[in-house]
Amino acid sequence: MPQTAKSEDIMELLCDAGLRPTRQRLALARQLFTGADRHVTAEQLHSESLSQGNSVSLATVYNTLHQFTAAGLLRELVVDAGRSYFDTNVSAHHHLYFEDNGKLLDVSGEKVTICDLPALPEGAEVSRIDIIIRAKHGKDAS
Amino acid sequence: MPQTAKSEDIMELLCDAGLRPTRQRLALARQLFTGADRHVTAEQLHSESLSQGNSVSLATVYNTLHQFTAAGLLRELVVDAGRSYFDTNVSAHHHLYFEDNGKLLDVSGEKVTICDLPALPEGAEVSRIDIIIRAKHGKDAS
DNA sequence: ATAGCTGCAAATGCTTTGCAAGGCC
DNA sequence: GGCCTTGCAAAGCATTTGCAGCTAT
Repeated sequence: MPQTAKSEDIMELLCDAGLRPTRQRLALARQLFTGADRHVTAEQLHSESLSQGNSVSLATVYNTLHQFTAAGLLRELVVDAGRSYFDTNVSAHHHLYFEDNGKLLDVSGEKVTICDLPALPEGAEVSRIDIIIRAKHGKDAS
Repeated sequence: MPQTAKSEDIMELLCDAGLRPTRQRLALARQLFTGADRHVTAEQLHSESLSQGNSVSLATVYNTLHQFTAAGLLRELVVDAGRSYFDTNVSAHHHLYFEDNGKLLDVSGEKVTICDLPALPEGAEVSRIDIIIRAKHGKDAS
């Protein structure tokens, strides 16, 4: 469900999250939350910003992504050691990851069943379940 | 199923993998494949080696872990951006990860069912499915 | 006015690499 | 002996941090 690109909505999004609607945050939020769901790295978002004429520093992109994540607007996603993706789809779902080109696709959350968990230590609770289906475009299917 | 610690078995393990049984590789393999299954980082394995009197350089530990992984003796495991774990359990199974202390537990592979995958592009094939159940020792269960 | 943001550049942490010396067959 | 390994230190990346200046309320 793509969100609209209306400035007031973006503005509201930030205010509701307790974040000041600064120029940089507005621009980044607009990039992230306009149109279809996205999976981006900090670097991607940064260069995209620059090429759209929004000058932001890479450090600010990192800060902003983490602030958005803390506010529940984004989900951080680890598929590869040494590279973080941020997912604009915050609902329960999983991922299909193509190892050869780094592309990510969403998999709806209902298609997976966890039947039985090992007993958790008392007081412990599951905070989240991440499922990553790794695939190859196998022209060399071994 | 813990492997035995017998030197000849470790030796065979390496030879079968096409790796020369050097002092460093034998020592690291013995640490990894003796006793119960383990989840280690390069850093952990390195300091463990040193404290056992096996001098190995960190670079060699990294190289060796990757060689073992390529040979199918280990599985690389991504739970946290910027830190790789290596799992001595290579069979189909998943993981329970405690976010507060970094501990990992195995979850047997049969307890999870994937009901339906999105259509893969033709020629593509699933290489592996990783499931990480993230938990907290919630004294502050929100 | 003031508390919060931003940008830069330097620092950090994990991992990889280049190259000379050493070890295994 | 020859080729594979090792070790060290330096390089490489992605990410974080410190601090001076700027901005939204």
